[in-house]
Amino acid sequence: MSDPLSKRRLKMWIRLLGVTRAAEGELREFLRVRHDTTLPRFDVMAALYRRREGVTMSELSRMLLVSNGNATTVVDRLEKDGLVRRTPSETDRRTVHVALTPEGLAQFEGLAAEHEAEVSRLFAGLSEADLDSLTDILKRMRGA
Amino acid sequence: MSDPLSKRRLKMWIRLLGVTRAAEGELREFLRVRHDTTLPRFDVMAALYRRREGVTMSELSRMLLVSNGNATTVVDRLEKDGLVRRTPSETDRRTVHVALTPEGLAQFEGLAAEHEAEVSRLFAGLSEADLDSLTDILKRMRGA
DNA sequence: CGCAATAATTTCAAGCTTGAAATTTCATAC
DNA sequence: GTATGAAATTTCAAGCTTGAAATTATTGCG
Repeated sequence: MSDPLSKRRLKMWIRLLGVTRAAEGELREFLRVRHDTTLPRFDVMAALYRRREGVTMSELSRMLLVSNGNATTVVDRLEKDGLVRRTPSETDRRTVHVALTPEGLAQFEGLAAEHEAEVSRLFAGLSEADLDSLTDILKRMRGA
Repeated sequence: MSDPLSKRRLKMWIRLLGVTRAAEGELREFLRVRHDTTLPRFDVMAALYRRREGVTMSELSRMLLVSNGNATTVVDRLEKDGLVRRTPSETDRRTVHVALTPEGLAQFEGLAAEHEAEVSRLFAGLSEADLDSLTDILKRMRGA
C-alpha cells in the first residue's frame, strides 16, 4: 500500500489541505474585519441565496457538508439576528423550511460582490488554463 | 470586479472547498472508527513525527495553520494522554518544546500506514499526470 | 387499522477553534 | 543597567462542530 503513487497522493492531500486552510483563514479574516460576520454564517446565507425559495434543514446540512446539529445552531443564531426565517412545512410536520429574510437578502447582496472579489484576489495566480485543468480534476475527485 | 475570470475562480473555490470537506469528513470518520482519535490530534502527532527532535508551540501552530490557543489545548489533551511531552527550553524561558513520547511515536507509527492507504483510496481517481498538474497548480496557489 | 421502521429536527456533552487579553521573559536602545 | 517594546505561551469567552440520543411525525407492512 505504500507504493510511490500512494505517497504522492498523500503529499498532494497535505498540500491541498494547506492551500484550503490558508485561503479559509484569509476569508475568515475578510468576513470578520470588513463585514463583522463569520464563515459558517456566510456559508448558510450563500446556500439560502442560491435557493431563494428556501430549503429544509436536512437539505441545508447536506449542501454544506455539516451535521444536522451544526446547521441547527448556525440557523438559530442567524434567526435571532433576523437574517433568516424558519417556516413549518404545510405538508410534513417534521419538516422546517429556512429562507433568507429581506434583511438577510439585503445583507448578503452587499457581501457577495466583495466576497467574490476577495476570492478572485486570493487565487489571482490562476489562469484560464489552470482553472480548466483544476476544475476537471476536482470534478473527478468528488466522484471518487 | 465581476468579470468571467473572477466568477470562474469563485466556482473553483466552492468546488475545492467541497472536495476538501468531503475528504476531511471521510478521514475524520476513519480516525474515529478505526483508531479512536480525531483529525486535530492526528495533525499534531504527524507534525511532531516529521520533526522528531521536537518543535516549539509557535512552530507547531504555524505548521498547522491554527491559532496558538488552539495548539495549546490540543497539546494539553495529548499530554494528558501521555502521547506528547512538553519540555522547557534551556536557553529561553518563554519557550516550550513539544515532542512525541515513545508511546506517542508507537501509536503514530501504527496509524501512519493505514492513514496513507485511506488517503490514497480517497483519491484513487488521480493518475500520475493528474498529480503532476495538480501539484504544480497548488504550489502556485500557495504563493499567491 | 396498528405498529414497526424510517425520517426530520433538536438537544446535548464533549471537543475544536478563534481572537483578544494576560503573563512572563527576552532584546535593545538609550 | 533600566525601561520600552517585542516575543512565546497560556487563558478566556464565544462561537463552531461532531456524533449520539431524544422527540415528533410519517410511511408502509401485516
